[in-house]
Amino acid sequence: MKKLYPNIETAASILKLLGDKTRLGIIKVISEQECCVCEFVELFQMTQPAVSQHLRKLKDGGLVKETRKGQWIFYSLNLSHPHMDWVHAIIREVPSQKQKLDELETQGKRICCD
Amino acid sequence: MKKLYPNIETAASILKLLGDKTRLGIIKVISEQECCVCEFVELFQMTQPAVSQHLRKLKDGGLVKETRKGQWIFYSLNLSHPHMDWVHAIIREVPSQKQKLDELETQGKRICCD
DNA sequence: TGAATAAATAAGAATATACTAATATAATGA
DNA sequence: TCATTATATTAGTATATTCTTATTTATTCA
Repeated sequence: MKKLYPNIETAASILKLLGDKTRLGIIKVISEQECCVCEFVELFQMTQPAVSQHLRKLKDGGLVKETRKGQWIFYSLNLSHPHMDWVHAIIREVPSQKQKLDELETQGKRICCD
Repeated sequence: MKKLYPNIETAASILKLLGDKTRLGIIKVISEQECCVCEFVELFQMTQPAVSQHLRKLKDGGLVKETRKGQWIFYSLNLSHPHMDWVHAIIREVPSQKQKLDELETQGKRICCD
């Protein structure tokens, strides 16, 4: 299986998307567990439109995908992105955000659709 | 030897520096061969001040260091940067820019101080 | 020393980015 | 159906970014 490398413009555009602490946080979080918008709002203490706008950038860049579950929209990594292996290699070294998700859970603020 | 991981803010700030095609190009190029400013000007077809300003950002972020050799200032990766391993892992997947350096060489536009 | 070359810096302008506030859309459930 | 909740979108604003042009600083060499 041939591995696809990003050209330099594509690589820069992906790094630009990741080069914002909110978006990097979102990507790291959903690499560990899919989440919905209101969870990001809690997690990053930002307004809902601000979060939504970051998510749209990530979606426009093809890094994330969304799945509606009832009234919530869950975001997850788009594993079909041609350079997702590279993205994974990058975020692997970024500290886990699981602890923050656990805190949400403790506060009863996690959304569960099972 | 303990490996140092960037916290998420630091990681985002490094990715932001890399998330520009000129700066990513500079970093990739000097990961293969140190270069001076006038070579970047040729390589990226940009004005000298524009290149200089990108280099300053990279230097302020600690990613590159400079060495004066006569009238030229050569830039190279700052191998002492605490997260240089991570940076290397990122740029490893970015296509080599050696060919472009070779073209410069052919045009007699490479600077050599040996 | 003075001309030429290399690079940095500063000031200003155009554009991009990341917010806020207000509003629209979509789904749920009484 | 209507109130509620979740999310997206829009318009506007403040700030950041990336250039350009002009100038300054540093080095070389005749």
